[in-house]
Amino acid sequence: MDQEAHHAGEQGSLLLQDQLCFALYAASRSVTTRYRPLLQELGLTYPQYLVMLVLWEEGSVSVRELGTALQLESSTLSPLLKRLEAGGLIHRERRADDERSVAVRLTRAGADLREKARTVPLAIGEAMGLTPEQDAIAKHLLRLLTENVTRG
Amino acid sequence: MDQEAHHAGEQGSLLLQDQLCFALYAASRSVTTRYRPLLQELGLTYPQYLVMLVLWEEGSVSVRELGTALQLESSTLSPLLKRLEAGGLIHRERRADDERSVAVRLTRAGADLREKARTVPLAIGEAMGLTPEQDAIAKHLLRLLTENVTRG
DNA sequence: TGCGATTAAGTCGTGCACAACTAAATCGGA
DNA sequence: TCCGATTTAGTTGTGCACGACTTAATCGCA
Repeated sequence: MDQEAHHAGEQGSLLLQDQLCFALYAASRSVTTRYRPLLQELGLTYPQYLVMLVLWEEGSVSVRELGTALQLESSTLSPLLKRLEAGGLIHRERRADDERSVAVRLTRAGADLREKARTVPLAIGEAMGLTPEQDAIAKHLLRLLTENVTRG
Repeated sequence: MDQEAHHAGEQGSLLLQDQLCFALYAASRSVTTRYRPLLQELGLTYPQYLVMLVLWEEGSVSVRELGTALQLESSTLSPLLKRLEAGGLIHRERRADDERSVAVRLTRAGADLREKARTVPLAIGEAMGLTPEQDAIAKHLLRLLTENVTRG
């Protein structure tokens, strides 16, 4: 299919272009780069946008729940949330019933931002240029891969 | 197929779990996390490993060529290469015929590391747990997506 | 009921990743 | 041949991402 026929040794190949991991890494960065100008208009970075997606969906969640949903450590989320709070989009407070937990909730400005974000997923979907079938297959395989890699 | 049937609005959905971009982002991080302990034995990070793959394949390349192959900016590569050089795996020198370019080449230690790295791709491939067919489909879709997103 | 184990959030240090910029070398047309 | 435009690396500043660690609160069982 491609230029050469080294299919035989592809499994253990050290060639960059044979590596699924590199295709994955390059694709992920290309997508966040594509998001950047769109999200800049909302004053968000890509990981901040993901946090906002969870909050728009769930309303109020703990840092721990955010970490579970996004598969991110608290050491990544804490500074990120601090920046969102400084930007006036979220509010944080210790939970009364369990003071180890911190509840994260949207401010009015954070909730309002949802409307401006509505067009983003379609714009990105269009830029990715996959058919609905390809999109579904890709999601399926990526989730399967993540599941396997994380468990192993 | 999954729990709920919001397939109708999936294209423009703001739900985290509908987003291909999130599946991609999570998968990419899960893979590099899986690589970490393996590469730690070689004294490499994941992006450093990718640079070494190119050098093992090509022998000697300019910073620019590395950037093209890995789709990374010189502002990412320069500090990374400085660390690889400090670790004794590569050497850098200005090209005589074009002093704007810097040639990156392996040291003996860097070339020798290739043998220790041989088992890595298979171990990762196994952890990803995709069939050869699934692996090929995933690579195809990710390259297509990257192509589309980068061009657009 | 008290105290060791667990859990939650956060800090710190290292290393990407990229935009914006700088400096130096090379190119190419008037 | 000369000088403005382009090319190439590299620096700086910001923001992830994660491991290792700290602190404080809660849990659970002897």
